[in-house]
Amino acid sequence: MDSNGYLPSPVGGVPGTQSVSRMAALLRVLATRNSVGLRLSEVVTATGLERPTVRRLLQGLMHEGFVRQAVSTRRYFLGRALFELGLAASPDFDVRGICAPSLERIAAQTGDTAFLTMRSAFDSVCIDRFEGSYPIRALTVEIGARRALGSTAGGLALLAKLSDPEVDMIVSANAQRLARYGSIDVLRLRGMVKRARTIGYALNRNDIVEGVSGVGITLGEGRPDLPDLALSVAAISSRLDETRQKEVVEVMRAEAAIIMERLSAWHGNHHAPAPAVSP
Amino acid sequence: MDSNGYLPSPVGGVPGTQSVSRMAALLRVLATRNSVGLRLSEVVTATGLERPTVRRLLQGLMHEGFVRQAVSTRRYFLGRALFELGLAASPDFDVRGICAPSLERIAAQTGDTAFLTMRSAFDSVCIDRFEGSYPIRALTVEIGARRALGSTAGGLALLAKLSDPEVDMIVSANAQRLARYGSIDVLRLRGMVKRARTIGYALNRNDIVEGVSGVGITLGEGRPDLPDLALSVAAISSRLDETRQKEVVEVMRAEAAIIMERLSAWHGNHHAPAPAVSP
DNA sequence: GCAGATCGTCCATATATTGGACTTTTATGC
DNA sequence: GCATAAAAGTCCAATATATGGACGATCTGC
Repeated sequence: MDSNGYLPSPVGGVPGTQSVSRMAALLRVLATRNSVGLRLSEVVTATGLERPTVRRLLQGLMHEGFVRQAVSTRRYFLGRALFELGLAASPDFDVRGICAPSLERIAAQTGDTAFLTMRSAFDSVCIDRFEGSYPIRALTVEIGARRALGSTAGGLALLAKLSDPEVDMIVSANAQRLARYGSIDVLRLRGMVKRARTIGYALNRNDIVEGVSGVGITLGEGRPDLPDLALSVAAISSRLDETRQKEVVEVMRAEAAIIMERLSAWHGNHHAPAPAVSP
Repeated sequence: MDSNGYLPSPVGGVPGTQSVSRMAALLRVLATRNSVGLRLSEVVTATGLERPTVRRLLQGLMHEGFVRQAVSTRRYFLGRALFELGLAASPDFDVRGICAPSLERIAAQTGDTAFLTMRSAFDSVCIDRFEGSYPIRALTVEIGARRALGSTAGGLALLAKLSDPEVDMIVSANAQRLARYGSIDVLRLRGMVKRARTIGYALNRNDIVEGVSGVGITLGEGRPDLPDLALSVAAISSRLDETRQKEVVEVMRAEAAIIMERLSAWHGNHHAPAPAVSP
């Protein structure tokens, strides 16, 4: 059966389509590490599906341009068709464009890598990233990469803002995936959420990757019309002692205010009015 | 059965997955007019599938976040999950970011709307768009929108660069879709391809939308490592007589050269300062 | 050049998808 | 405002489609 936290219940959930949910699970898995790609066996274990099934679905997805396979390494990657569809599916207000200047300034002022992160169900997704000038860079998360919510500084900030029942639900749903990250487990993550709430910003110190730390804050308080967003900065741990954490957080807070201003000034020009949607 | 040019052969084609190809067809159809969305019946006729089938697939896709439905109008739209996957699937060199300044200048200098278009199999996809200052705007194609190759100025430029057998194959494969655009048919499109080759740039004058004209050129000659790209400008027909066509084409040619230079200078690392997108 | 792992393929089985027919809701005409 | 038409949504028996165990091919590391 299913050995993993990724696959939505094929039966019992939404009446509809086993294949659609499987296909979506495959694409989400590929999105976790698209720069290096995934081997078939990795996709198999990550989804808990049978190998022939994964292979057949990937073939179909490749035929549609949703997936590519590198001929030499046989690794699988997301395909150009998704880039194209993504253009059409872009949110009507251009979050990425609006935040980009701020992100760039954060990277410039801190010298470290700045991230913009969005919540997507139980995951966080890296929307954009700017690198600072400091020669040693912490680049753990690439643009478009999905992670279990809480396993990055930005994701942790997003998680900490949710209600306790929600946190419990998400964290336990992600338990198996978190376990695979190694150094992080459910209990520890709950502690990190608590700490974030206490100190006012999300912090991880070597919690996910040894030697790498990060701080994050959420964006858009009191704007339920916006998706859940977060800013964060990652650096080697020696560059993020408590004093500097606070400095970096201040930089981010200042930019967050600027972003919120730009967002309100964004009077959704052309493009039809955004439709009210059902989940 | 299938009454349409969109659906890839379910049997006889790639062994694999009927559902994957159907799902892909649905998403492509939604991408044609994502700003207004599509009604269920429109999706049904556009795909040639049965209504319950479409409905069930759309439900599955909605559950995965690939599709949204507006509660009031019941129209279907592409969902945020595709935006997220699109981020991860973005080409490693950031075509859009590289071309954005040029596109902006073209729009500024001509006063009309400038487009960046990419070929995707038998379709063209609008990658980016900048609006000029002229008060009457021709905004037929939105970002992410798919069209049959040749039915926009940019798409026509891309089509004209292909070999004759390829043109024949693509045009006839798109016959039914083209018919639905009304004023354009296979014969006429072949004529437009011929004209584009003769005059050195793609031109349509009221060919697709009455009162709207456009000119386009391809990008990246002799760079088989790049995807097929085109620049184009659309305006009301009164603003595009032969003299002005040539002027506009010259502006585009100059920017095309700049873009090619920036592309060669692109050393795959951090991404260029993001385009200040919203026009 | 061999061993172990990974990748790809085949095909009988049965399960998830299919789509015709029916019901409900929304849009249109008078 | 009511009647009528069209679109959206639902149901379920039939079966075509996906499934996955087992086998063969191919790659990788030593």
